[in-house]
Amino acid sequence: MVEEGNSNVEKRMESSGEVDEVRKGPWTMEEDLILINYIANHGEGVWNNLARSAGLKRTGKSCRLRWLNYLRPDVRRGNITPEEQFLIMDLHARWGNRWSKIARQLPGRTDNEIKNYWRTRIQKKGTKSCESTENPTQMIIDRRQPGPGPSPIISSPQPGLPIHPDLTDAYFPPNDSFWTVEDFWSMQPFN
DNA sequence: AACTTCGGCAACCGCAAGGTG
DNA sequence: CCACCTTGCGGTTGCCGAAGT
Repeated sequence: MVEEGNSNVEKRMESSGEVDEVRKGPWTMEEDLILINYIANHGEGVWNNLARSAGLKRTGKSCRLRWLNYLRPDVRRGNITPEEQFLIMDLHARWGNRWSKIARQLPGRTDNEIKNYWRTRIQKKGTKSCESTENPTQMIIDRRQPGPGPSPIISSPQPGLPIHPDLTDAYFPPNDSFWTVEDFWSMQPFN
């Protein structure tokens, strides 16, 4: 994970003797930069070659996943809107766990994010709500009504994206303010 | 303050499908 | 047709911060 101070990751890598082998685990900021720069200059290609050519000690698979789920400029993270949530539930009811198919209907969303969202939010709340209500969707929406506490001020990481301040779990995690992919693209490191 | 438990998410793993020689 | 390689997908794991005790 990028948010992790890279020193910890590197220590882990060193202690496990992975320095000169294929690296696993959280991506460092340096690796992200290398990958972004390389793709910006050469485009996406055969991922194994890309990983080698870019000098990344990662598998092509890992590079692909990192790019698709996190680094792509059009990827949207967090702040799932009620509209998107309804869509996810609707499509899941229709298609089941076809996450990539569902993700294609939600521009900027990745299959991984939708899968995680479903499992951590909808599935759990749906299970809970089954004990008390016939309508899990309504249950979830009801839970999103503003509570008594103060409403934190949030801002969209990308201009133009809808913000729903009343969504209790739509807040950007604190570490998003550490550094973000948006920062990368605003820096345009490959220029 | 210290410890434990829980929730969210990034990343890995294994498998299947598709492409190529 | 077969073997090999790459990509894509879905399931699962492990880490970390937050919340609870």
